[in-house]
Amino acid sequence: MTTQATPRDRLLDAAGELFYRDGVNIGVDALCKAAGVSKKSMYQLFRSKDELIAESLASHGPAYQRMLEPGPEDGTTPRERILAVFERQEQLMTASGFRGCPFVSTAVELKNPEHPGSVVARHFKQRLTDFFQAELVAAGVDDPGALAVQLTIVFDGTSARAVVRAQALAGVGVTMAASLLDAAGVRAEALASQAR
Amino acid sequence: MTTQATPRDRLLDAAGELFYRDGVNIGVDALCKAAGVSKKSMYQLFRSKDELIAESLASHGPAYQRMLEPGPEDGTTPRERILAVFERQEQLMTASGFRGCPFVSTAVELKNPEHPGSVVARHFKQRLTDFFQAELVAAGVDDPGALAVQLTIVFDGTSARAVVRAQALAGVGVTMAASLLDAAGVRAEALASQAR
DNA sequence: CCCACCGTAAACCGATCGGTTTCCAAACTC
DNA sequence: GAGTTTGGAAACCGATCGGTTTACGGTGGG
Repeated sequence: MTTQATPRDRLLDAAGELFYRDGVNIGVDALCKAAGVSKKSMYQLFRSKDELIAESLASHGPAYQRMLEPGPEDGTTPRERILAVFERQEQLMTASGFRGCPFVSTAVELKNPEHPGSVVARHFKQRLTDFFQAELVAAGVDDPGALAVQLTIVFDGTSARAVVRAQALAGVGVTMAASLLDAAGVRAEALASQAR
Repeated sequence: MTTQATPRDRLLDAAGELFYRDGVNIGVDALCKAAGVSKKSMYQLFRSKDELIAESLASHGPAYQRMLEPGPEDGTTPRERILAVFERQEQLMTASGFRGCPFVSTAVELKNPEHPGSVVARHFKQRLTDFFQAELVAAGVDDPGALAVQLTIVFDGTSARAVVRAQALAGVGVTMAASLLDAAGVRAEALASQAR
């Protein structure tokens, strides 16, 4: 009763942390030791290390999204909700142990775009773009798809810079996103119904 | 006489290619085999694999810069010269085997920002920002430093997106860079002396 | 009480890791 | 042509890789 976490959960948790902190080349032995699970159990829960990479990324994806994207209650306007993503990103970058967006990092490390982990990464990156696009549609901008892609690019570029420089970048992401929204006419006040 | 390339050059070349294509976790044996150099020779030319990573990155850095940045003769205006970087980036992304900016990829893979390879990566990323900044100073914009950082972020964000999606992104980088330059008043015609 | 099951620890597998050493043939010097 | 230096091929080192198997201490139901 005291331990509700299944071996599977413990493995996914440890994998999410160690793959992110040390890269996907961390050994299976170290992973299992950190999870407190035997290799035998691991290999009857997951077909291979590659599958564990993909599944751990997929299992942590929603939590990572929730950490970035405001819920339906947060933020009154699309602009605020979009900018909230970049504000939360700055908090993450400030935290020690920041190693960039886990999806981008994993895709970079895996190299092979057909690796199951790369497919998962692609999926969740698309979901961030989808979030931007949905908000932009609500804001009534002209080309929500293109602007959503641009916001995603700002997001990942900011993250990449923080990784290379090994430090957060005060306000740059928020500033750039705000500029993009300004240029598209997405004001703080919710006058979303002009482009019709 | 027929072979001018020294073992050191061959090692740096093979390292640059294999580290980029397969990641820094490629084995030393494979590297030496590709370079046609014995491990013994390699280890008396480089103290360790880590040093080879850093030195190969440093040795290929200038060529990578030259591939992106126009020479003094190319482009008449700062705007054209800056946009040329993003146009050349698109060509690189279109080419098969594109794995993102080698500096960002290496920094992501190494994780440790104090790794000699990470230091080199940081240095060359700064040089791209410096190039942008120098052009923006010539264009007479208000805050060339901030805008140079923003252009670098667009550059790396575009690259990251191409890696995750495993395909180039037609015109997005150039479009975003052009928008940033537009907003800063950097026109195609070289009327650079207005902000004084 | 016995048996069947579960999952852990650990041995084991061949391969590869980063790095060192031995051996030897070719290319130098004198 | 003898002696020295060079560098490649390959053995070797202990450690670790991804993955499998064995052995054993529970823990359940009959």
